[in-house]
Amino acid sequence: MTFLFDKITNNDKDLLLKQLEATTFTFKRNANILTSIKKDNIVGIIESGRVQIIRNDYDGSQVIIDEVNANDIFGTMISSMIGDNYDIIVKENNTKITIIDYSNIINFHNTNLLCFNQFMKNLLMITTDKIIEKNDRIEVLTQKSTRDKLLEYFRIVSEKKGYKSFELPFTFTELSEYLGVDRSAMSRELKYLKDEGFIKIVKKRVTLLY
Amino acid sequence: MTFLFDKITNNDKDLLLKQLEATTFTFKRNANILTSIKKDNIVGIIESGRVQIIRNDYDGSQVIIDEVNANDIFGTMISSMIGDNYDIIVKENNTKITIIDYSNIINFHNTNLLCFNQFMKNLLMITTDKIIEKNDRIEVLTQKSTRDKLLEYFRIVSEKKGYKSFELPFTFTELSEYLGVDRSAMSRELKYLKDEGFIKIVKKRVTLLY
DNA sequence: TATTTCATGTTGCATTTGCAACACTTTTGA
DNA sequence: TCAAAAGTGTTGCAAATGCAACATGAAATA
Repeated sequence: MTFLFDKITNNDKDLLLKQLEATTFTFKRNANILTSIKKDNIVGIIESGRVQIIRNDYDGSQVIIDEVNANDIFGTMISSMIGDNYDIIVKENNTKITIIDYSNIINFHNTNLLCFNQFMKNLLMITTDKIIEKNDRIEVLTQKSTRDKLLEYFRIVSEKKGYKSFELPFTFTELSEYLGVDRSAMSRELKYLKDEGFIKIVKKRVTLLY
Repeated sequence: MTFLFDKITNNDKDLLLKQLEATTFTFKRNANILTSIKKDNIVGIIESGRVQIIRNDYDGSQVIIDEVNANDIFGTMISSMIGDNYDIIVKENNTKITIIDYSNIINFHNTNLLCFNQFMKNLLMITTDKIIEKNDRIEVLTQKSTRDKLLEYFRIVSEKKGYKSFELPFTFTELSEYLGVDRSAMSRELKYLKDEGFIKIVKKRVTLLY
């Protein structure tokens, strides 16, 4: 995975962050970042901890749009958080986040600071990775049955890890939201898959038996 | 919408394209770009015409991952076309496409060509727009019923256009693929929506009546 | 540590959905 | 211009799914 400051010295990083007017905040679990920060178009760098991008549906239900861990970034512009039906929720205590105003990046104009070029390349690569993740999810979501959604998701995770056995990065409730299916229906389908000998599940560890 | 060469003079554009070793091709309808171009990680700029990014499923079915029109770009890296189950299909005759090797962008190192900075900003903004599109689709796909998928999709298009009435950018067959539902089931649901007075459809023009 | 909140597994039931098959229309390309 | 290919609308039916409700287990927090 690309880190935003790959191939940039600490010195250059500090200079760049200063010029981009970046500020670092520390949040508690369950904090809502967007209500704390009064800017509408930001890039956030998770120094430590974890956050989730949540969309609030009309009917009150919630969908996890994205999950972001330490060293990864999130951005209002890369999660289409137009309007105010989105929340960025901190999932762990002492989550440290550095926040940059997106327009400061787009309007940046110091031709002396050569590392900006590298910064932009890194940002592009990270954004590209996000798209790949989203395409993966679309691939899963376009499967017609819950069974196929599960198997397609397992296939992608398994391929990424390189093993037939892997830990789910979600709770099962979150997994059902990721797949866009009813949790209890998913639970039922998982049981069928186990009974039919396709998979084995122990806690959050899934093993593909085919 | 951002164009890749916004705020870049024609002169600079030509210089940049030359340094990035870009080449322009003309394709016929139904041409498969990836089998014509022998590179695995590219950025394509549609000068004129239209292409579709298609994923071929195991069972032989096809899913439209992305649709790209003139002045827009596509990239193997922004569509997660790993492996060979993806195709980029030209949809119109005389589609002109300029192709840049992605690694030439990432490894670009001419500090004299200042417009590269602007190029990167534009590329970032376009990539960002792609993410927004994908999030929109995820928003639609995570709706549980076909009805809700349709209504959510119509809502997004209508909001984007600013009118309750709009032309579908798809055939109905393609729309069903975009929504990840069976075409005939979608057709049935559309009939119900019409019968219940929620929408009106004439050819490809949809009008929301609420 | 206690208690409250959240996650999980299960099941019955009504409804929705995918699938297959068919006729018909429109578009495409030779 | 005309035949072939692709898109559309419809319907019956079996199977899948969402929903509600509940019991139980695990985790968070005061």
